Amino acid sequence: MVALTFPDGARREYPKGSTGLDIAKKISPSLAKRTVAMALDGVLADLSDPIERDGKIEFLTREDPRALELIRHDAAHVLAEAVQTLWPGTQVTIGPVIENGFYYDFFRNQPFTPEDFEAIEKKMREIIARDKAFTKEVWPREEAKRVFRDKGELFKVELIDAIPEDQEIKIYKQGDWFDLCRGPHMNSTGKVGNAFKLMKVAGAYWRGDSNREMLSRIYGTAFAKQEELDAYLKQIEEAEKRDHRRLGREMDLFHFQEEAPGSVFWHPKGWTLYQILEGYIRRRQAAAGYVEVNSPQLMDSSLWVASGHMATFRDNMFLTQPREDDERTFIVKPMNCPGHIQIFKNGLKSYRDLPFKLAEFGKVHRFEPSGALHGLMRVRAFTQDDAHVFITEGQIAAEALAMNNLILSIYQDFGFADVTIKFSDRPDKRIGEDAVWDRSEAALMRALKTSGRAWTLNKGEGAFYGPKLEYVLRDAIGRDWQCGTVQVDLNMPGRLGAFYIDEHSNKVTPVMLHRAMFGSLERFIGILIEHHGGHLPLWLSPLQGVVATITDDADAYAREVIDAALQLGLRVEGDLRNEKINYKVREHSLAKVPALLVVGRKEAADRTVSIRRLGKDGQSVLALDALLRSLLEEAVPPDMRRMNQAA
RNA sequence: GCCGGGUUAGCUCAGUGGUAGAGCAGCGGUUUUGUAAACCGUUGGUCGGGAGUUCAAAUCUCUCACCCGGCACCA
Repeated sequence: MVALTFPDGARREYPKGSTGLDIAKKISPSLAKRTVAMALDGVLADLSDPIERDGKIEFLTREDPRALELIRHDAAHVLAEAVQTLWPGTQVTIGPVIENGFYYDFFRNQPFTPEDFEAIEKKMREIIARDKAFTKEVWPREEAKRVFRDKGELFKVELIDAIPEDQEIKIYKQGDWFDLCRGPHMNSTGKVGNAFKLMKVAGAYWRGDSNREMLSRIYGTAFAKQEELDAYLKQIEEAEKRDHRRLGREMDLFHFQEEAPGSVFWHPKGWTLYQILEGYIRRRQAAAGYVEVNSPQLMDSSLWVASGHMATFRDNMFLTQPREDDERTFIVKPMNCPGHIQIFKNGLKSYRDLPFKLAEFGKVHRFEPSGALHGLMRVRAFTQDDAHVFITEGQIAAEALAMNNLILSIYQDFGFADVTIKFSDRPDKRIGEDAVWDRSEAALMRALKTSGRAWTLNKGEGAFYGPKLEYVLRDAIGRDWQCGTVQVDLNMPGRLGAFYIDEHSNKVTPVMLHRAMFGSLERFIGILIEHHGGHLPLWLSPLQGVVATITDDADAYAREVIDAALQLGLRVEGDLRNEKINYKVREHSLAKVPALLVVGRKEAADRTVSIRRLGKDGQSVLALDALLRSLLEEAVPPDMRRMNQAA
């Protein structure tokens, strides 16, 4: 017998080997009917699994949040059957559940197009309506390989070969169709329901390897209820309105054009925002003891050969020769570190000079693959809020911790509380001895653990010269973007001949920490725009207010208001056009102007302003002086607000 | 870079082999206006570039560029 504990605390015994379904039936026929899967000690399992040992048992209905991944996984199987029914000869590969749905990768000479979705969805509904039971079988390894090979499913054969010897080869059948799968599944295809939708097609490499076959991937999503699917689709629609590329145009911040793929044309308002951010970082890092420098845009390739960049990233750098008959090749800098090492090397450095903290708003160029470009988020020319800190090995943990704290405090000022930290250790392609990597990884890990922040391991994803911490922010449509980074480098200073004199008059190679906080100014601006949906807080808004007139009788007063605001350092413009106030309100609201200062005959007579704030209906009338003072107060950047309070 | 989908007026988009369209914007007028689109008139296009098929190409084919969605890449 096995003793099972139920969610209500009841404990009952059943014959060993009873299946979940047996037990559910004994409890009540209606439970057996409603339940789609079970959880044993919290782990999802098939209802048909025999229960061999004591533990906690729970029956899941399809409305249970934990059943969602089963609905999606089952939907992936139904999708695969539908596709193979419609296009025999298509090979199936893998079909996992992902964050907001599922996908299935197929191998077929003719890739799918969105026009195929209607037919596929129709076939899926048929399969679901047929409501065949999902049944699990365990096949002998060689038998399984033979069956799939005979069916022409060569990718499945490869998958079976990749399953460790001590694991079973599990097959799930739904009627005549079957698939290799680790499960679990619900008890029948009918449980998938009809709240599913195919979303998009995409190419994807087999096993994520760009040297292998290109598969055709179909993405879909599924929910327990139609209302949930509708809500999800609505949410995607809303997210699209926050897209920084769209808002960038609507707010007149920047544009891109063919002649400069991956490079930004900053318009006046966009460049104002850029400068506000640069100014903010400049204040924060000065307060943290950094000094700002500037290093050359073009440097001889020999420097990049010595640093190791040439060997690793040659195809991703812009090389240039001023004239065809010139023998020197210059490289447009893809990083600032070699330049900063030159500044460190210029003049003899003592251990007393450490930590030596150099910062630069360095504009770097990287020849990113064309398919990687994505608005401001992934560009070929961008500005790093970069810094390199030269220290002794013993100072690594303390300095890395200080960087970590500075970075997190900066994200807080922008309202990003939920930041993911990744620890990336040594990659396959790297420079330097393993013993050196051991030391740098250990020191960085010490700093990370001291910070007390949650983190995840990003195995093998470190830079070629050292391990790194990556700070990841999420955009409006759920995509993650790496922003800040702290990297420990025990390799490059030595390769470029940097040294300091220690207390015993010995030449010692310094350790270098690479640090970025926004990472890329461009990317950070993109994330900020999406995070706020264009409704930037006043201190960041490039245009803080528009003074709009109701009739031209108020023009003179409006000019006075504009001038008074400008004199106080507020960023305002006037709108004295011959248009109705409704028209002006609409236009400036669409352009996300935070404050609309409306003046008509009344305001001119009373020396007041009617202010309407973005996103709010209605307005309030304030005396001009009071209004300007309140806007000015609100526009103070968070770091300066703290400084003012401290002073 | 790879797979798929795109590129038509400043913007959003219609137009499947037979004379390039709409709305908004712009411009010219009228209107002097009270918190999310006043009214009338009107300009504007090598249909992304190049080549081909055809009596005839925005439309079919090839090619290049760029954009979008993924994949791969991301110092």
